[in-house]
Amino acid sequence: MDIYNMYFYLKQEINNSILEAVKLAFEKKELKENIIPSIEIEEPKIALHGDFSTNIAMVMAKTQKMPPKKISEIIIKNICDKEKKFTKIEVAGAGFINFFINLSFWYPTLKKIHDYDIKFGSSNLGKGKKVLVEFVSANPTGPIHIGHGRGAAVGDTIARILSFSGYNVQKEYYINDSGKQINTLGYSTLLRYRELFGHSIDFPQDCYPADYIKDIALEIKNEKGDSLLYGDEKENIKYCASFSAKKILDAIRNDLNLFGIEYDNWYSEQSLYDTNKVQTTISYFRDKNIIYEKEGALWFKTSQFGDEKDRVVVRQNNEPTYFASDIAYHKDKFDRKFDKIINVWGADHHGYVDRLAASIEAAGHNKEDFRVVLINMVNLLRGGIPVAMGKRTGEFVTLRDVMDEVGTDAARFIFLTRHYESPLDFDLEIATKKNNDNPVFYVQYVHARISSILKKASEANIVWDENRVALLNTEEDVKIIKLLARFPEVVRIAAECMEPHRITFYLMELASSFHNYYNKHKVLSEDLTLSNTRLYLMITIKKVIRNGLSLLGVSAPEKM
RNA sequence: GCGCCUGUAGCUCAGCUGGAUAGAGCAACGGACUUCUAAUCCGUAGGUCGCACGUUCGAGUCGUGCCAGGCGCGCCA
Repeated sequence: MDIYNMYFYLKQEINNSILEAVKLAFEKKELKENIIPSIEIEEPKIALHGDFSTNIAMVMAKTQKMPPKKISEIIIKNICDKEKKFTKIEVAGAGFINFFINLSFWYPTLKKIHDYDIKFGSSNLGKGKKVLVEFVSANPTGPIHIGHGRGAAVGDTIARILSFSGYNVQKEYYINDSGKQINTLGYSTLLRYRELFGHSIDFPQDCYPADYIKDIALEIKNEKGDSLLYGDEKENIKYCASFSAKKILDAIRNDLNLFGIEYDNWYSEQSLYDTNKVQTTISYFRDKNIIYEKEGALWFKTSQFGDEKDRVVVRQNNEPTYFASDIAYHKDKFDRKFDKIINVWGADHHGYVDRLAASIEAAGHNKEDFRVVLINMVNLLRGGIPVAMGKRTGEFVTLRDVMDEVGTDAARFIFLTRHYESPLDFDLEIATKKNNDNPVFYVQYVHARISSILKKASEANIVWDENRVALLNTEEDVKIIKLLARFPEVVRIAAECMEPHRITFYLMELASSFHNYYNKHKVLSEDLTLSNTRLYLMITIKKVIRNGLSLLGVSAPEKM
């Protein structure tokens, strides 16, 4: 499956060894029944318990009517280890079998890291399946704020991880450029525009009050003079709406670019109407009796597909709801031949998931191929004190503000330090700190420190050597090599679960091991052979740190 | 009222499909720079995994019921 994943490989190998041992024991009548439960190969938390362990004996105890420890002993006796993979296999605790892997199976990882370089950790797990990741998709009615930033970081990183894992990934932004709010945007702008001509205006509560609307109004004034004071108001609102939306969307695109995000598609909601896809979709479901008429409105039978009740798609006044275009949009995603659809949403939209999933199932698609990742809220703090935010007043902290203050690396990294379902405290003060409080510096510092060693080595004409890896035999060496070997497995699990924070935590652990190593062992020393070999190790650490940071969209600096 | 999420050390959080003695960082205390970057490291201390039952060889993890906090329950988007 994977290009190179020693952990995954060894788990499979151990699994096979055990199955064969059980079979053998059964043939020798040492075990009663040839019933093999689904066994698990685990990685013990404590190094004392070996590299891998299995619980098979505990699971088999009942059917075998034998104490687990005895079963373990029988299995161990029958394990055949031609390749000398194991230095020790032992029974421990309640009946666990612990496997200790020969170091000679870990060392080749270093060469693989060198050879695969920027590809190390990648795999063909996804087998080229087409995946669409839609994220942010904020309404073009104002700049994106810090909450969108978290969704952006998570969505983009999921896309990167899946792409690295052999999926064919496209990133998409859905533009809500249709409907009531966009009209409200236009009206808000027109009011501000009139204000510029000294008209006294009565600014309604549901309009957007923020200053950027005034700026846009001024731009319109500069371009169109006073012409929008006259003529058909509806037309004028429409003009203002599309002008404003375009301006705001440009700003959003710009902010996201600064944040390290490039989309493959920007998909317009209005285009679904312009190309009749909404109408076609409605007729499609009407023909199938999934959309029906009641009380003058059109309803979708979402309740038949797991939603709590049916939902309106076309109102009594003939206006389609937001849901109508969303059904068409998601049908279109599958029509575009995507195998997997991933939506990254704010957790406040979770109530909407069931009905959309229902529409997807109704269209004949597998619910499993549709996944909504719900991102929890961000609490913005400064020195532990909440920063006041309120959409009503228009005073919310934008992503741009945060990037300007803490930088994109820190922002992206911090957004990825929590499971996305957990609320996140984002402290601006900590994000700019340059110590252990701030994990991004802690990890980047590894890259900088190693770069510095390499520079020094190069100046002293010390080169790396890959032929004496057995010299890397201290406790710290072994720990770090195993950790490096784990990287592909971490990526695999992160891809399977779509959980970017696993990469983040892995990097912090690797960084910690490195800093520990650095303080304990001198890389460049009197012992030239050892220096050459340790240099080799340093290069591999540097590459893995870089690959990991790159998955997060965070830079790996040569010096800090 | 119903649904979803969260609850783990003083604080902020990890803990993949149930596994052995529940882990980090910060804060506290005590140490380490004539040394490849001290933006670092080492050590000490710190726990009723919200509560209670249940499932089983075994539960932070699964189930049920409570408690607390957040969010959502429109012919809004």
